[in-house]
Parts: sequence; C-alpha cells; structure tokens
Amino acid sequence: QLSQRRGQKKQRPAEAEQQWSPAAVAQSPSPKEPRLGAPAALGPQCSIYFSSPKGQSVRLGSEFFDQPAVPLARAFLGQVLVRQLADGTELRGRVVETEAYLGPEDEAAHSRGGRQTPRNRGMFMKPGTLYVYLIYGMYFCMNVSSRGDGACVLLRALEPLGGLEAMRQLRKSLRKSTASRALKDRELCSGPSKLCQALAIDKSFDQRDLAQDEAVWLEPGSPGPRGSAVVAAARVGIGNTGEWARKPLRFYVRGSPWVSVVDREAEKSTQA
DNA sequence: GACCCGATTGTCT
DNA sequence: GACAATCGGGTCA
Repeated sequence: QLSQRRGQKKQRPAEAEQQWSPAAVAQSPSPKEPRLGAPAALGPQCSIYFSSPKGQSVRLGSEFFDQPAVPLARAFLGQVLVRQLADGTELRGRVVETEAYLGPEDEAAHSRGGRQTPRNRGMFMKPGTLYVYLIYGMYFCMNVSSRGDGACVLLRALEPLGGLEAMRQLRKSLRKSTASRALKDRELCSGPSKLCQALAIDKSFDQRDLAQDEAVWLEPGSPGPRGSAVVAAARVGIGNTGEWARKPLRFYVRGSPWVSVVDREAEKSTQA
C-alpha cells in the first residue's frame, strides 16, 4: 500500500494564480445580512437541473444527481457546495476535485462485490443521498450517491468562497493540534476530511438528501470546466485493488491551487 | 469476541 | 518521505 501511495504527487508550492483567488470570486453574504428563503422550501416549479423559487436561492435538484458516477463526478466540478450552520452562517465552496466510485464491480469501492451494510447504505439510496463515513477513527469523508447501485462521488476538495473565518475556526477546533497557528486558505478544504471539518459535516449527515436538506445543498456555479480543463487521474489512497487503483476516476480542475493532490503525469496524458 | 485495517491528516526528520 | 493517531466496521472463528 505504501509503495502505491508513494506514487502520488505532492501539491505544488506555486502561488495561487489570480484567477483562482477567493477574493476575486464571490464573497458570500455575511451572516448578518438578511438571508434568502430556506432552500429546502422549494415550490413545485422545477427545471431540468435546479429549482428557483422567486429566482432566489437556486439549488440543484435530484435530476442533477441522477446520472452515472463518472459524469456526475465531472458535473460536480464548478458547482458550489453550501452549508448553513445552526446560527445561520453560510459556508460556501466551489467543488474542484472529486472521485467516482462505480459500484459492485469497483474493487476500490465500499460497495465492491455488492456489499451492502448499515454503514454504506447511503451508497445504495437514491441519487443525491449523502454517504458520510468515519475513517481512521477520526475523520469523515463525504460522498454523494449517483445513478447506479452502490455508485457514488467522493468530494475531495473545495475552493473556499465564503465563511472562510468560520471554516478556519471549525478546522482549528476539530483537529487535535497543539500548535494553533492560523490555517492558510489553501489548508481549509484541500482534502476530503478537511472539507468535512471546514463545513462541519459529520456522521449526522449520513443518508441526508443533498437535493432537499435544509443545512446543506448544491448551487450551480459558474460554467464548469470542460474538456482538457478537467484532469482525470488515479484515485488517491487506493491500495491493493489491482487495476482499479489505476483507473482515472479522480477528476480535478487543471491549475486550481485548491486541489488536494496534483498528478503531473496524468496532466500530461490529459493534454491541455 | 478477536483481529485487522482504512477513499486521511499533521508532524517530524 | 516516514509514521503516529484512533476506532468503527468488516471478517472470520
């Protein structure tokens, strides 16, 4: 396993290109500002991909999630994940990295061989259902069920857009570090468990519906990256699963400094 | 009931 | 690059 992990490339140290600077992108409304209507309170009017009551608080509906894991993993890129805390604070982040898990045939998936247990039930529920699980006894990973039995998409990294200070506070308090240096913006959501900490996502979100839940939802972002702007690479942290460890089922936005692990080789084969 | 290990992260060398 | 932290769930007896 270690030898396979060793193949992963490290995040490059280069500074963030301007176009990805969070300051240059949307500033989310401060918690003090009047909030939009509850996103879950959707009227009957629905478009193909999202609902927009009164043209406000647009969220992606269940139709968006009802596609196979690979296209869904790609479609997630560029969309904005929003988490509303109990006090009304909105945390926002643009999805920049995902992984697809294909279901029973995928040897690296928790649903491999058709295994269905109380833990991974969310993977088998309707598209848009969250599958949140505890890993290494202390971290959470957040997946979204896709079309296909036992198939889902793992959210691996976000570009923080709003509520950065709340994220920093959550990350600081949830991790067990002695030294409490301030975390850089790049450290807030650049990993599957980091983003769960930053957005206060835990086991209580397991099996919730991303298309309906009041505390977490997905909004359409700017036009997502297309074609060669998306890098397809091997998934991270997959061990002895043979060919399945090498399949290019991880997708990330080329050039984004918010990605957790950059794979230079994969970037070459996915020519810009 | 015992045992093993993980879709990770952070720290230290 | 190595390695510890930490525990629920899967597997097998």
